[in-house]
Amino acid sequence: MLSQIARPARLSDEVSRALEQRIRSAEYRPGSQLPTEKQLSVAFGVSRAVVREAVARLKAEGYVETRQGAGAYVAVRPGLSSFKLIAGNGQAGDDIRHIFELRTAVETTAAGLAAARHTPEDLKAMRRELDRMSGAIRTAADGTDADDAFHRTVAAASHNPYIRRFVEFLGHHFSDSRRPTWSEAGRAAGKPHAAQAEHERLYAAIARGSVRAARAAAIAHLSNSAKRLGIK
Amino acid sequence: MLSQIARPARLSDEVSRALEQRIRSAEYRPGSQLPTEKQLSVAFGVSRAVVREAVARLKAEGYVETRQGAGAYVAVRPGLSSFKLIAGNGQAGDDIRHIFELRTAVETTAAGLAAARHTPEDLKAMRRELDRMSGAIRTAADGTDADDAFHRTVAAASHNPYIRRFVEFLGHHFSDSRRPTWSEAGRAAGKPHAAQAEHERLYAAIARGSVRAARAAAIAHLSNSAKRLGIK
DNA sequence: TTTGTCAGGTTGTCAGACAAGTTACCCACC
DNA sequence: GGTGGGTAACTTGTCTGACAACCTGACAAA
Repeated sequence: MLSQIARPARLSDEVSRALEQRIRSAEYRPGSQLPTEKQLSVAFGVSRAVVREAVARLKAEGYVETRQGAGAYVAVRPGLSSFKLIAGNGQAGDDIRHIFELRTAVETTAAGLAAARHTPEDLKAMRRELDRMSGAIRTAADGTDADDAFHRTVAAASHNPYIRRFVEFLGHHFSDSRRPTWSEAGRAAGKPHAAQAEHERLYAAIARGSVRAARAAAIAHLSNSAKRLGIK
Repeated sequence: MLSQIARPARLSDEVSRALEQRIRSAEYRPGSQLPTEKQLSVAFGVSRAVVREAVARLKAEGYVETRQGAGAYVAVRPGLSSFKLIAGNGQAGDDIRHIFELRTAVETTAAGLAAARHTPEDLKAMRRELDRMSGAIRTAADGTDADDAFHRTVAAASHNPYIRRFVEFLGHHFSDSRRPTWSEAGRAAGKPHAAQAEHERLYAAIARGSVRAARAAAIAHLSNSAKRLGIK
């Protein structure tokens, strides 16, 4: 197995990264004007087209605003138009645990709201994913997808689009973390079974409309998931 | 007061919006190849430079990936590299209430963690913002900034960078919503006083390290805030 | 079957030009 | 002296054409 060879980054990527860092380090202050495209292209030794693409990227991420004829300005609140998990400075150590805390906060609320607001269709969707997981357990297959989908259906049953979308957003960063439960070693340790039992408890609490029980089941499941992953 | 003049959007904005919509509507499937830059420039009737900027924007937002020589491809999980509050399709009605639910979920957890993990410096920072708000109340000034900052210091005291950043992220979308409390009408109704009392209770609970009380105080404050804003 | 070569297509970068819009200064005018 | 308008310089937005770097598929040679 050879390690990936480092492909030289695109020029516009490097320029945008350099600019973003200068903005984050407050070398370019919020509200102040950036150097002109011509100045930047000379300073970085690249063409104006490259600078323009880099700036376009920063515009998309909310770091920069441009006004034709006037110039490019650092946004008043740089980078707060969108939320990213990876802030570029993270070290792996506490990271997962911290993300798990955030995830627990939102999914617990989602479970409680689901208990209060679920429709028959929501329950049917959850049931479907539970059955898919049971099938995966019986056939010793990978239930990661169904696991993922179950959490999404719970979030959808909260009938709060922001919570649903945020759970989905976090979930996509967790697919890898979920796999150990469904791996061969995980199956040998009976992890899928344990997870499934917790899922069933959560489902039952939501189905009977108990907000308190649903929240408790969600907390229990997430904290046990963390343990199964070796966190904490 | 004149209404805003509709400024014609930049071409690259329109192109990127059109492409983004085609990706979201699954007209361009995840993993499939986009038309070439030349084809797009002909189809939209713009130059290739414009298309390139539009694509650069979509790359930054995680909708598209490009490989030199091969082409541009729709990302496997389009648009999930970052979380945005405004999904483009939102209607105002339930919106605020839903965002408040998400905010309550996270800030309640933040308050609980702050009670468990706060340092003396954290408490000092909270105290400082509380005093600033008291001053604003005495002088009938605007305490929005201090209000905002207090919530941020609580989030910081959770010592969870993701929660802190997410609270900040949500907070910036709330500055406007906080103003009614500190407006003239709000002052006349005694709203700042009520909010301040809730802040003090939250601070006291965190200071004495009671997770349960801190969570309860956070829930009470946020639900009362919602009432003061006329939500629910 | 495998390997080397090549041609065509695609993105990445460059250079120069003009259009559209902003800013600051100067100067005539009141 | 203050005001207003005009103008010139500058900046971003867009266009065009060209070449480099790279990928893919097809084909010929071993």
